[in-house]
Amino acid sequence: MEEYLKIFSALSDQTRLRIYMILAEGELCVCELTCALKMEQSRISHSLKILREAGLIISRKIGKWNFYSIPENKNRQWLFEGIMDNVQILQKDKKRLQRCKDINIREKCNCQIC
Amino acid sequence: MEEYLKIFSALSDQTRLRIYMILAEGELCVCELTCALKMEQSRISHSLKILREAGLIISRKIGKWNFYSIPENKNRQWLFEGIMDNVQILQKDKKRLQRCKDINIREKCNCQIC
DNA sequence: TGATGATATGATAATATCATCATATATATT
DNA sequence: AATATATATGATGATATTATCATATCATCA
Repeated sequence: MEEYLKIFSALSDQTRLRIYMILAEGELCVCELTCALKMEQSRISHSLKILREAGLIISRKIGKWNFYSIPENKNRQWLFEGIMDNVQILQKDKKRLQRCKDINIREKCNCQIC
Repeated sequence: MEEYLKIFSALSDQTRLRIYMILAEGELCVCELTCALKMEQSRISHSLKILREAGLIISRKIGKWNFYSIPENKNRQWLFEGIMDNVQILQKDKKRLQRCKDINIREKCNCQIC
């Protein structure tokens, strides 16, 4: 039961639900998340930890970056059905993410668009 | 977004998740829930309110009983896949519920098996 | 090796949540 | 009308959560 409580608990916070939903777009590093969601880095990191402990996301380290993603086999499709398309703030996150990618923020993390 | 946060938040508590899962067995009144889950009545009532406000359950009043159930059109099947069968405490709740039904607790709510 | 960049973690105050107790409401029964 | 039954609600203390600030870690690069 603890497993499911952790999943629901992890998703019951706006910060973490936004992170989870934006990760549905694909693997991202912390600086991209920080930029896309326009939030403090430590807030993102703390939230990522809780999502990871709930088993909702996984991470891998490459060089100085930590990349986070939703594991293939646990991509709970039902979570995304309907949610993403109907929530305005998620659309905004998505647009900011596109800008992050456009300027290749991954290579120069101290971007000015954040 | 608030809608989804409320849903996840409502299910992130053991008491409420147990109530929601046992309601998957069918419509129940408060005294049956109190008995099946072996909990204080006010705790059940408070929890039911939160589940209802999240839109996860509905209620209808018949005589002095309030019956709660999961609305047909919102029976989120994904929530039940896997959860019920794997969680021991839910199995226990289910068994107690069966006993409640056996003694027809609905008709004489001050039962002694609780 | 010292500096910088990317991320994680610890501490803390403000706020939210939970279980319980006491009480209220609303219906049924006598 | 008084009582009993079924359920809901308000108040409260204990505990948990959240955002933020400060600092630590770890890899890269000059």
